[in-house]
Amino acid sequence: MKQTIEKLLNQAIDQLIADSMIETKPALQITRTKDAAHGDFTCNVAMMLAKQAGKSPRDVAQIIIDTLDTNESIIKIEIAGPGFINFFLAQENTLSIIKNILDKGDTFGQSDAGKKEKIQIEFVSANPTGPLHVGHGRGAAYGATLASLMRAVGFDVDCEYYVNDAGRQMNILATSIWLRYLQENAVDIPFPSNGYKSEEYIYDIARSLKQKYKDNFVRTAETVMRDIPADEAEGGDKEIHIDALIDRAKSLLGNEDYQTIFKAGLDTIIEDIRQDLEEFGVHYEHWYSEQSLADRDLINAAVKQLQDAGHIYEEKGALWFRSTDFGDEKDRVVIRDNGQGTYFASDIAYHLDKFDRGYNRVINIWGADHHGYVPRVKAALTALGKDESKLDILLVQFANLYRHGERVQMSTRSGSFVTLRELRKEVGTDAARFFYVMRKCEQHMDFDLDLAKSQSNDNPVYYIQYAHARICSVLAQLSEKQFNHDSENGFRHLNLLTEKHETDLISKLDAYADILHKAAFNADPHLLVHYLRELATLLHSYYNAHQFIIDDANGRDARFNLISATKQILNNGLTLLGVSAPIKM
RNA sequence: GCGCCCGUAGCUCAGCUGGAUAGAGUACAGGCCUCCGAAGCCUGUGGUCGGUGGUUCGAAUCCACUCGGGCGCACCA
Repeated sequence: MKQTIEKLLNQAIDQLIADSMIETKPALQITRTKDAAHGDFTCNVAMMLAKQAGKSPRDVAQIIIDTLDTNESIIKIEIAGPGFINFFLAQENTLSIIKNILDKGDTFGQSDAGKKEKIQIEFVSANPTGPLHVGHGRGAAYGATLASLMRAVGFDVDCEYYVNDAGRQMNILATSIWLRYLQENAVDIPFPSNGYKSEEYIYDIARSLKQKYKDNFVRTAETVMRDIPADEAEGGDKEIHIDALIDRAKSLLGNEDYQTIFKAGLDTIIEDIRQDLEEFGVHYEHWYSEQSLADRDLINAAVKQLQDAGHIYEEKGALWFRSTDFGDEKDRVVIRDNGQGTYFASDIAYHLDKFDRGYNRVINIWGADHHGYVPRVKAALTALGKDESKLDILLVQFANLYRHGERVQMSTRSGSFVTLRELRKEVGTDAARFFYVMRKCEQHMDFDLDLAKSQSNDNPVYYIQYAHARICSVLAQLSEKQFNHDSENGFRHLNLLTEKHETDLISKLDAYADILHKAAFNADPHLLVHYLRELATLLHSYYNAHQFIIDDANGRDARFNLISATKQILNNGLTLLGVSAPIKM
């Protein structure tokens, strides 16, 4: 319908140009009206043309209307306000949406606008050093929802988790596990202040190692601690202390045993994260190992490629990438003076590989604290001859946690954090998924745990689910009262749906596909959330104002078609958000 | 100091590729169940859209400056 209006307007404006009243044609903006009193669609073109036409906007609007061809679907055209041209459509036009929804069912709203373009979305990618906490939950919910939305509009989406299984943190983890293992084997040994100290899962992993490998990895406290620099608690440096312990663990255990412990930690935690996310309705096509980049020599290859292109120089024993040539604020080290690659070097190789794997577009969802990292990754891709505009880095702001009115500090290392699993258990997966995508991603979010837990019934998710359950309930009542729902008869009598509540609901249903499209293309799941809330509101109001189970079969069937269509849209929308659409609650 | 994000109703937030009287939830005040689920509905109170200047027929929306708040500026990951 929008296309029809656009076509008509274009013809009219071409005519005005032919009449040399105006010279240039502006981009037409035809939008759905917010207020039904303004008709169904509106266009502001008259105001845009007023100046070059040398007439008032309303006069221009009148000329355009006079020039417009007639169309049987348009029953009225009005000039309103400063010069809006409002289009009123024939009722049959909007009523057709009901049949359309019921015919298409679960697939209603879907489109092929994405043209099967191959997209990768990488998100969460938290270090595998512990369970996910609530901060990761926002990225998880946002990424998974975005993937659903994009698939619904026809993109071919893969979700990926980048597993940071290389680097110092992982060594600290492995060493922490080993030390707890020693303690489990009655070795009296101090625990580093900088290690994974109070985490329960470290003990669990240590205990299962003991069960499986008995005392194979036991060394005396003396051997372990000999000549180790003092920890912070004894006036030393905690970083030097723990690095020395890592080296000691490697040398005393030998590579194979050290790797056994390392792997035990990594695998246990990754499996825990994977399961946690699955339960949260977040599924990945790929779990991509950082270590595998080194194993396949891709990091060196990437650095070499940069080097060959002349973007690398040596200084103070390290290799630097001249990222300032590509807009970064300073150059970055890729190979340290000790010969080891930096995390950034891995990331260059990783992103290069994403493109080499054939994705047309790559989306990274990062925590906002990584925003300073964006220019250097884009710089590297440009330097490597890739089109950096095909990499979208979406920054998700933090969800600040509040408990008893106070900010909860979240740190894996300090051991005081709320896990995603705990949150799911307390507020439920539906509410958690919904809550996280209610706000647009660049909005800072305050997450009051007490409110989420104690008043979870106030969560808007229940309001929407209730609308769905309510319709299901009415449908059930219908058969209990020995009525049938004859939808064909309903379609024949949709013109009985003339109440304000009904026309409002119908035009809201009509807007669903547009909202879905916009939410997917703008990466704004919250648009869908707000839409569903508005739809639920209209349904609840309608329910309170009118009876659905009425004696007049024609009106009854028509109303049941309408609420069935509403139920379908509620279901489709909630499903995309990863939230259930319950029949009963 | 430099950079990114955010300042809209008491609180939590929509609206931001410029459009018609700035919206919702919550809180507060009142009303609605012999009738399909009251986890609901209806009515009302509540705003210098942080501030100043600019662009425009038109600015919460764009631009500049400015004041608040958050985050980041490693040979850590």
